[in-house]
Amino acid sequence: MTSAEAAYRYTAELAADIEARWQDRWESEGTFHAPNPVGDLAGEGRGQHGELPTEKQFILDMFPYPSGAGLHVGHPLGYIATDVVGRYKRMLGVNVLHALGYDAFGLPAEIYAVETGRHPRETTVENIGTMQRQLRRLGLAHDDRRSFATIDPEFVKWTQWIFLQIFNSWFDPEAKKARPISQLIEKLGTDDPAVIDEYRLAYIKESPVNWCPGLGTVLANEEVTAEGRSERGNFPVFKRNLRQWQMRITAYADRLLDDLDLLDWPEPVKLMQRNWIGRSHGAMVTFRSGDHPIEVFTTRPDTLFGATFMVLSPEHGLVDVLTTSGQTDAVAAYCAQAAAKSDVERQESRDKAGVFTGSTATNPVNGEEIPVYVADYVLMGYGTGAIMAVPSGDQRDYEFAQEHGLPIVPTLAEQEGLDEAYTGEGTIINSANADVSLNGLDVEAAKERIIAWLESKGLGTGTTTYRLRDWLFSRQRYWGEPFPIVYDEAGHPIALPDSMLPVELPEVPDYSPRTFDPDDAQSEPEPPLSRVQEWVDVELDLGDGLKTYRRETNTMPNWAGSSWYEIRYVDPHNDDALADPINERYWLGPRGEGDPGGTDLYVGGVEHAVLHLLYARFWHKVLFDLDHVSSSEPFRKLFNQGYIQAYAYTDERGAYVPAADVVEESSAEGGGTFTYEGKPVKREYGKMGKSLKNIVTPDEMYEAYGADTFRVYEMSMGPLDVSRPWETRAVVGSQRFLQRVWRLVVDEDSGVASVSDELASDDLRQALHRTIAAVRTEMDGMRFNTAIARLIELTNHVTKSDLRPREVIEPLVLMLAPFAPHIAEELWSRLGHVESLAYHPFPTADPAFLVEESVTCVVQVQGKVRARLEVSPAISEDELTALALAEPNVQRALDGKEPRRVIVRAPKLVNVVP
RNA sequence: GCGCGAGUGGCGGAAUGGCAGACGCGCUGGCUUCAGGUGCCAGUGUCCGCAAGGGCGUGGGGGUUCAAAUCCCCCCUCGCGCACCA
Repeated sequence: MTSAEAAYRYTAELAADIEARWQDRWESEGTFHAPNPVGDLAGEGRGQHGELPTEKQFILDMFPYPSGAGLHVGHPLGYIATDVVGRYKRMLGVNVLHALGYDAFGLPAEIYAVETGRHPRETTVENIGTMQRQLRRLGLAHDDRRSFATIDPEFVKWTQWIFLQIFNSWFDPEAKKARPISQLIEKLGTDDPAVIDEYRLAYIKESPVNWCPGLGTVLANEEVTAEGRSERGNFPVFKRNLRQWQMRITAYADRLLDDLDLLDWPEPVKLMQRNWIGRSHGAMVTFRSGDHPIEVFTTRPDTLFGATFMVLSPEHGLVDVLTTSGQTDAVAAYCAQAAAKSDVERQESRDKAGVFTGSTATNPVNGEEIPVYVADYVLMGYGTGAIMAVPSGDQRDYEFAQEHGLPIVPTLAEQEGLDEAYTGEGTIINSANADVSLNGLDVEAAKERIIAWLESKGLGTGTTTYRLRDWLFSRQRYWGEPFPIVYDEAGHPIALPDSMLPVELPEVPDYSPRTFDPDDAQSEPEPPLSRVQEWVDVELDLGDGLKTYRRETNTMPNWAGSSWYEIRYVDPHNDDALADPINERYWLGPRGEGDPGGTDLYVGGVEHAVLHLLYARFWHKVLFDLDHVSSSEPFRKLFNQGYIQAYAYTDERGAYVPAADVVEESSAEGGGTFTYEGKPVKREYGKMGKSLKNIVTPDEMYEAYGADTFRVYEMSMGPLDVSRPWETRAVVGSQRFLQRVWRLVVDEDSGVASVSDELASDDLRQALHRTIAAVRTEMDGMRFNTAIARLIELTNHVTKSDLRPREVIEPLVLMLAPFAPHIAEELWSRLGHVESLAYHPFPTADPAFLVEESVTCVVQVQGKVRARLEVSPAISEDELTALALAEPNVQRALDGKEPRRVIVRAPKLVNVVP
């Protein structure tokens, strides 16, 4: 800075000073403390005058995972957006709950710890500290009393408590809800664990699971990519039969699916959950091959008369039984070949290979003997692993029939003469036996009739299948919540009493997982905790004297904490319950008929569509069934923010060069070329990342512009739900805007703040009130980019007017506050206000100033604009028509012709049709 | 392959049937400054024209309408999701 620079210009240095002062003041005054109805946070709010506002908003961010990598400018986008919403709502008189916790258990933290040779607790706590410092600098209006980390013992206690609630529940199919296991014991009249354990919502079972030797742990289906690899680390995953903990999420499939209709969520996310749950209605039908029943599932029982062969998956249990002696070698060879293929290879080769077993089966509807094949296009993991093949109504079956020369029988009139399968609507043909006829019916009616017939004959039942599988819940890792479970000498799992919670992780010399050659499918999982013998073996009195028990050595997946954390914000220090029911009902409870309750806003990326968002809904529903929460859904409204993307540059060797040092050589007509150290480089577009050398950090932005400018820039870049490129050089526009606002109030040379108390001009007043009305609309729709544009327009308007009326400046400052809270508070205080503006009412548009004295009327000829008229808003249609036709430009365009028609939309538009 | 979403100046974007390009970046010119720029002012879709004014213009083609970036049909491109789900 030199002497030529005004001493009180709004520079990065001045912004930093203002921002630090206001952040300290908000913290010391507890400005953003939200009062609870009851408990330790009751009545602690500011500006609430002892009474809770009736309106409340629980605003939630997907809480961060404190990795060691540090933040880049993309991370705060969602946090800024929710902060803007929260600050705006607060100014509307709403009690706003907004806080941020940390999701701190899990693989990445553990991997980082192993890499740095330090204990995960140590590195995690350190990373949380770093992240808190970086985020504090943003000036987020969080209630910091409500912050927590999922690794806090007080939080772990309740995570484990919820696990026990789930463990001690069963799903009552009649009530379609979870009930305490004690009610099952009553109902069944036995407490035999061998019987009872089969019903638990959390249970141990030997089943085919995803074993990832490279990570040394098993994984949930949701954590395995379509390529059959681990989402974390991209290691191969193998199906292995292992004894693991599972959660009976499938019991909730219908409610998880149906209740999506109650949620204000983006349609793509709902669709992804629907697809993941994958409900299909149809029928289970029994075919017979000699003495052997073959169960198949079909969504099209109406096509049963067109079933001309059957196909078993190579893994199907009946393959060996049905293979006749002559076919043994061929079938064995085919199955061996199929087994050697990975899931990916199977998907890639979509040919319709397969072999005949030598056996036939009887089609139950017409008694025909049809051949049974083995082919790997039938998957063991869906339905029963066996299908009835209807080539006329299924493209895969059609291709198989062509390949193997099998008959094709149409069951719909529309299928006749086609050389491919037809799956649409139509009229049934060829479908009758002595007992029942479907002919002439449409597809839906035929389904109903044939299911009724099958059921009456005991040949099948109408049924529903799901793609969703139970949730694999145990991990062979150290850095997770221990299970509050011990085993007795018989090996039965026993829940620890609530009084023994939390079960804390033992301090161990070696917390690293036992990992293996990523391709070693035969390796065995080995939980790190199993190595701590003195922790595993434990003497306890669980009601029948002191006995020795063995602790569960698996830990919970990192999804555990995030499956219920939203509840904890409402009552974070409660030691007697997850949350006091009164606090829970106030913040999360339903608002009436058809409202499931939940947070009022949940902002985060779309990547958790079927992971976290499904698990959290499941846990919440169990807690709802057991009367621990009044809301049946955790997140009433979901908003997916877009991502901030960036350009990266590679030199001629393909190596990344620092993006910040790349120079654009702009050619005359855009599409410039890019050089680094004088040499041309290639540009690509994508994520920010260390290895791409294109990271821009919030700290750099604070340093160069200040937090308010950074906030305004991120909110003005474009719509929140769309991804867009970061452009550091454009940030200056937001700074210029704030500087102009600053100058409206503060003299840059003297530092003196002054505004005029004289009344504003009508022109300015109209501009102000139109801006207020527009900004409110845009804010309500979370269209922050256009809200900011309106504020800039008003600022430029006032700047040009040479007037500085308080009447206009103060509302402008208030409207700016959600976006740039520090500069707004500073100006507000310099305008003579003592109180923070955080709870000052948001400006209201006066309708009197929204009425315009004149409006611009567009005059079109044949839809093309030929003239503009300044007219009174109350002008009559006739008068307007006359004025429009009198316009010389209109006359010229008409070229002497009489108008055939004149469309008038007074007072805005006249369209003359020649 | 199926499903969903998007395509507008040199760039980010605005307008959801009624003035295309609000607002910002960049660029051009000017002011201030010894100088520099993170300051200020003005201009900036494109073509023709001295101007007045006019032609063209929202991925391409067709349609509906007095009027289409916006609604409908076909096609192209990009992004996302699912992917032999019976």
